[in-house]
Amino acid sequence: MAIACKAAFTGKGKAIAAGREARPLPCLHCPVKAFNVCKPLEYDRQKELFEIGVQQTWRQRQSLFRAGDPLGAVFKIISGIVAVSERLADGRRQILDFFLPGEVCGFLQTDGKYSFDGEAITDVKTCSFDRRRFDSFAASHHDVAEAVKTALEEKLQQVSHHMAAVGQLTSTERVAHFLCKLSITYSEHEMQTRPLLLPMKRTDIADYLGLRLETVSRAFSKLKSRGILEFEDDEIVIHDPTRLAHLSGL
Amino acid sequence: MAIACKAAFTGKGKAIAAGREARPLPCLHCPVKAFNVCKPLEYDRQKELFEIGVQQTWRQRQSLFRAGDPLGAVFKIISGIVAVSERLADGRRQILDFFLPGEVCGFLQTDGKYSFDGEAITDVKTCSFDRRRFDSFAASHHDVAEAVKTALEEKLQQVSHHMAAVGQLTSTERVAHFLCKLSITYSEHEMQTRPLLLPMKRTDIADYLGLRLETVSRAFSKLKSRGILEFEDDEIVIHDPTRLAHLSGL
DNA sequence: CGTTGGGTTGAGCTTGTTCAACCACCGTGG
DNA sequence: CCACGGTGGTTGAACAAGCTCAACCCAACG
Repeated sequence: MAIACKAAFTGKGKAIAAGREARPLPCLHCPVKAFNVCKPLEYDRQKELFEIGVQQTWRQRQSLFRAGDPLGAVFKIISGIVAVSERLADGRRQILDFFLPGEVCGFLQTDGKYSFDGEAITDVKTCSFDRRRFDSFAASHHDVAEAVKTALEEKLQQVSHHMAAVGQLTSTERVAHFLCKLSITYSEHEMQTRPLLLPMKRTDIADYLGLRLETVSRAFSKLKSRGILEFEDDEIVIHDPTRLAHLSGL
Repeated sequence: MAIACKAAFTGKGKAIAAGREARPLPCLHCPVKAFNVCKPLEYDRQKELFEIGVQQTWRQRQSLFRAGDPLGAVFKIISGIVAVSERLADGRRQILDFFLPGEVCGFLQTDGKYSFDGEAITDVKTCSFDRRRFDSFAASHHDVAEAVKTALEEKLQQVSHHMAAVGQLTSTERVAHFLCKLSITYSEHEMQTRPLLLPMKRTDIADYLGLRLETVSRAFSKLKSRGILEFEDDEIVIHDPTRLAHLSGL
């Protein structure tokens, strides 16, 4: 499973069915989640849902949607990671959330336009839904509507917690916090956590944490020098999860 | 109307009906909003809703709910302001949002407990709902469920924008941004904006913006010295809204 | 009239930013 | 095959933004 998940990230490798059937559905390669992280839908309902969407692929750094663009699809991620961000006029960028396989992004709108930017951090596969059809599907299926609502609540909560981190923690605490959270999120998505895959670049992490990439790099070095973690290519081995968690103010 | 709203904040003064009838409903004193900021419910539905709640009053600095407490009511604010915040183990506090009259707070949960702290910034009146009854009311009334969903989306969006501010703006920009947003929010709630009432203390603003109260104070002084704004008791006169907006990165 | 709470301001310090150099890796084209 | 440039990452030195600590002011209140 862990290997399958790494494949889902990089976009390479063969898809593996994780459901109750041999024949995989578009979004069942890796974590089987309904809308976002929570409340998995029944397999059959999930199947119905995918039948109203189309599959799309995106290259790393490609934009799925831009803030201000007239509304298009909502995207359920099959593999890869999408960063949803807000960009200021002068170019400063705040990444609000990383969306993992199984989650849906691109649903927030302000009078008919996308509210935020969505960019592929890795190569990405999506199941893309016409917004109207998605909404009416949700409206006519109570369990889907429920899943959507729960997902919204979860997201609101996640973003809130993240804001506390950005607003209150020091740079090293923020990086530690980021790694802890990432590890937790991975395990919720039934993905490998040891070693921990770090698919995003330093810039992305910095823009997510409200820091400069140099500061993030220094924080990593500091954690490394304290023997808390170690690097292996684009993966991280966390030697001392307890100390890491303690550092992150949790 | 403006005066009525100021009364709604301070908790003093007489309630004024703003609806289609003379006899005011609990939450109709000031801004007539359904769940949060958006999608006002029809008057009759609103009335039904209030009949399943009870009215409560809270003194300034009193806690409505605490993170980790077993779940109790959800609170629709009639008058006053509630700050919802997250507190770290060492006492650091991040205020996530200020809830104004008409909005509902205390709905986010993590396995049966409140997720965040809710504290009365001013004296507060609420219409408090038993969570189960509120949910089942929403479940059986499609318009209410719709309002709840829209409100969740709006909140998610608000918090996201705020995170971009906290993560990317400088101290002065943050304070300017805060004032701009506050002014906009007030006008959405049909409350007076000139002069702008500032019911929260410097500490609260600081904890909201991820700054120290001294830094907030200095930012105010800087804006004042540049002739952009001026103080009058606990109110602010904004002389140059354009420059303020420009400073806030909007 | 002293106390308390909220706000402002100053001086020095800490943290994180800026700017720059440098390295490792990788794919490309001569 | 190697030279080359481009990307992503690390590290250092100087600087600036914001924090800490402290003094001080003012209004409200017992």
